[in-house]
Amino acid sequence: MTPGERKLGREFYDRDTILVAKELLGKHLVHVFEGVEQVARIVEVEAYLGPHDLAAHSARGRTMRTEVMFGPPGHAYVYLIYGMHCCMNVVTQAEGLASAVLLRAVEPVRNVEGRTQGPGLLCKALHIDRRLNGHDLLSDGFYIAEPDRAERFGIVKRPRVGVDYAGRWAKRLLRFYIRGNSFISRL
DNA sequence: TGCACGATGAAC
DNA sequence: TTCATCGTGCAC
Repeated sequence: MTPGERKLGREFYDRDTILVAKELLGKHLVHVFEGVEQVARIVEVEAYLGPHDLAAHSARGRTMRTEVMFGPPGHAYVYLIYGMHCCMNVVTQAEGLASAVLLRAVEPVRNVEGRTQGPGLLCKALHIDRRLNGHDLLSDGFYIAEPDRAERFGIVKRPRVGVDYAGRWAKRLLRFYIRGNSFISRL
C-alpha cells in the first residue's frame, strides 16, 4: 500500500449494495501473494441484491456455499464456476441480507500479469481462489483501498451477464463499468 | 446416492 | 457455437 492508499473500512461495505457497487469502481484491489503486493483497479462490477434477487446465489436460501453471503459485510465470497474458474464478490449490507458485488474486471496497476477482463481471469491473475472464501477484507494481505489519486469517470449501466434464467431480474441494470475503459469484459 | 447445470473462457 | 470440468443443490 502506497502512502496515499487507504484501506476501505467496514462502514463502506455496510451500505446499499447498488451504491457500494458503483463506488467500488476505481478502487484498488490488493492481494499480497508470496510476498508480492499485487494491485489492480476495479473497472467493472455487478450488484446482487439478496434472496429476493433471483439471479443471486442467495436466492436459493442459506446453504453451505452461500453462507458467506449471509454473513457480515466486508468479506470475500469466492466460488468455483463451471468447474474451473473462480469468481470473487464482496459481501455488502448488514449480516443476513445476503447481498454482494461481483468483481467482473480490473485494470493492472502493480505486479499483475496476464489478462484481467473477466471474473475468472481477474481471479487467476491475482491468485484469488476458494481458500480466500470468507476472508475479511479489513485484514492485511487482501483488501480494497481508496487509490492515492482519484480519477473522474462516467459510469455505464447494463443488464448483468449470464443470468437470463432470472426472469425480470435479468433485465435490471445492475452491471456497472467505467465508461471508455479498455479492460471491460465485454460491451 | 445420482444427476443436471452454472454470475466463464477459449477454441473453432 | 461448442466444449472443458466439478462443486453444489435438489430430486429420488
